[in-house]
Amino acid sequence: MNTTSTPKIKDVAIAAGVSTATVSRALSKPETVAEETRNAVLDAARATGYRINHAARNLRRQKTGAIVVLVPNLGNPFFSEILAGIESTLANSGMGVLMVDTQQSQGNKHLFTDYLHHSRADGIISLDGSLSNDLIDELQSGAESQPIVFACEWHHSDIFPSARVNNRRGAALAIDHLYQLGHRDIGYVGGPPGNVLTQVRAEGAMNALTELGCKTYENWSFQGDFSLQSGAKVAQEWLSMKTRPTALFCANDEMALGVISELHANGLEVPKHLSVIGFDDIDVAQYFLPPLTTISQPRLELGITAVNLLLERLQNSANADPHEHTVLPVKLINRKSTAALC
Amino acid sequence: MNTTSTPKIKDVAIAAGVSTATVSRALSKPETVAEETRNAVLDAARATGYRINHAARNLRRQKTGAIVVLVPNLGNPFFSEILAGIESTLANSGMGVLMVDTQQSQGNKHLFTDYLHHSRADGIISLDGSLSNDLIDELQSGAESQPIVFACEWHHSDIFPSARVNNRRGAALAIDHLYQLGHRDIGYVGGPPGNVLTQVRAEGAMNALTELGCKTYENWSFQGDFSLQSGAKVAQEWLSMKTRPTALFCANDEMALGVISELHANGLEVPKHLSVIGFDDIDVAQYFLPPLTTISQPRLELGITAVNLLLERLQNSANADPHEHTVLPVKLINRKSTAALC
DNA sequence: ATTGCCACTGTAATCGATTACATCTATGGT
DNA sequence: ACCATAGATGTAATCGATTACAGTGGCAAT
Repeated sequence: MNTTSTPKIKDVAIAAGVSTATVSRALSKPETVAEETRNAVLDAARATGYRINHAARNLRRQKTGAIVVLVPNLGNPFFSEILAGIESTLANSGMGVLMVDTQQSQGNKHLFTDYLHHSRADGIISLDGSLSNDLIDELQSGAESQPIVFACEWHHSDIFPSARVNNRRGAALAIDHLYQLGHRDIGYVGGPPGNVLTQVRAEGAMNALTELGCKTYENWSFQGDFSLQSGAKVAQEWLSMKTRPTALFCANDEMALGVISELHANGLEVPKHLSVIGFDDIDVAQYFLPPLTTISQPRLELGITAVNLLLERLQNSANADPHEHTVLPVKLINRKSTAALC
Repeated sequence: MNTTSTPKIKDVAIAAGVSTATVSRALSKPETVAEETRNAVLDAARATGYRINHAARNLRRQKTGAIVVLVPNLGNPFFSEILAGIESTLANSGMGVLMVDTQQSQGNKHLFTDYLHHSRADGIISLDGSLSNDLIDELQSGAESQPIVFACEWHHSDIFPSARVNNRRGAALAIDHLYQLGHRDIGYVGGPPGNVLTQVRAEGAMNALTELGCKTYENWSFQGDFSLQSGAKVAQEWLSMKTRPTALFCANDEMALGVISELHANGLEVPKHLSVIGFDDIDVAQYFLPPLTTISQPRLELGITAVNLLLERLQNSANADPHEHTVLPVKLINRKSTAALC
């Protein structure tokens, strides 16, 4: 035994009086070695303080035991909770989670694609639906091809498995809720125009509106970027309009909070002067003043489901449905930021 | 060239008409090969679509090109922004970020220590000061020893380098602010009792209070857990007291928001009936109603600094000061949740 | 011409674990 | 008694890149 460096499999083999092959087997396929031998190996491993060298194992096994998670914006609390679901599930199966903030990395394209390459990770979970087509092509094409699943968002082409929520239904729920309260003039606040969620939630909202016979005006569709700040900007726009919607459906909670905050700063109150409903049900929503009415989605489950989809696909790469979408339910949380029109 | 599998360094060597050694050198130490050769190799690498195999490199070089970040709670927006700073800095130096949620993992001790072991990562950044002593011992002791730096929080023993903020000063700033507004009866809301930040901010606050000649009562020191919910619980306690403080200094923003929210739900207003000041300046603080007065700390910089401390220590493991602490400044952000006593 | 040095490139050992294949032993069937 | 078979273990090739060491050729100094 060598005290200056970490023990290797050979040291364990010597200590246990067996070959390295046996040690390896005892450790990773216990059922294939005799019980007596197995115990001797296990004892020796404990005694020497042996820890596996992942680089060596990975090289030999041709896999990494880690997956990368693409996050559009790490600072956003919405994502970090999905991340928590992903991390805990993956940790349970002994896998590592490599994080990449796609906003930061887009500039550094070279490094970025490097991450996604085989030898860094066995697969990808993307919370970002706006990956460039180049990148998607690369991930699909022959040698570079990698298992990838989306969570929450999904790629425009929608050719990859994903865990998501019924966004159209969520939007319809929101609109219905406002309609029931008597609102007929309802605006929509979206995120970046390219974003799938912006689009799908807009569609859901517009469908519901036309079904209910409400008019929709082009300039009642506001454009934000999912940030608090952009919500505040939307509020400014709203304030400067002559004919205004009496209610606003925001594509996420943060923008909704931004709207409410800015309105308040200008002497108006929610829901008295404007009803506001959000989407996501982030933690702070229920503690905000007024508590935010919103559409909740099960963030933890989204993360967990995405991991399971990916693991499934890693195990039997052959017979996995390539277009599997798991759609989780959505729920209206009725709080105090919406009220009957008077 | 083999179309069915990813190209290896040998394929590039053949394509460029040189040896694998030269390819390796051209790629990782360009200055050591002749320009002509280098270009040939680079072209060949491009042509074959070569990507390095990290497992092989890691095995040979005996390092992993990744570091692990220990996060107490991924769901907490405060941490995720520090994480963003860490990720972007590390990505720039081509390193990967392995994330571990310590709350989830503590149960699974075995997996947990496995992560921290050499062959998974070259070093550790911990945002969690409450690592068990066992673990700390293990990380310090001979063969297992790993470079580790703390960010924000730090270990009780304080024997590792860290990037942090002047918490005592932050607390004093908060207390001074309340004092200036006329408050003499000031309470403190801390996080979990074992947490360093809870303790140091309490000390800072208590020192400031006694210096200013304010009385401190045991039961004016409330115990939360940094969550919104715990803030709401503290508000309940406050409501049920006969003699109450007129102002509350909360050890983080979320608890402050929880307090304000719960008070409001009970018909009381901040700052009219109680002044509340927080700590951290999370994004939502300035949009809350009322906008939260708080002590801001530079989260992104904390992350960046921690990475730099770690990288420094990875490069010259010998002559690095083992107890280096970088202390960043803190700032009072005066908004609307505190007001003069009337 | 000889020597020494420098710049460059190639050969082959190496990192540590896994696993295909070979070997050996014991067991049961005939 | 003999063979087939299964179970247990050992031997050695293997994963792919890096790098110590050993050339090789060219040029300048002597």
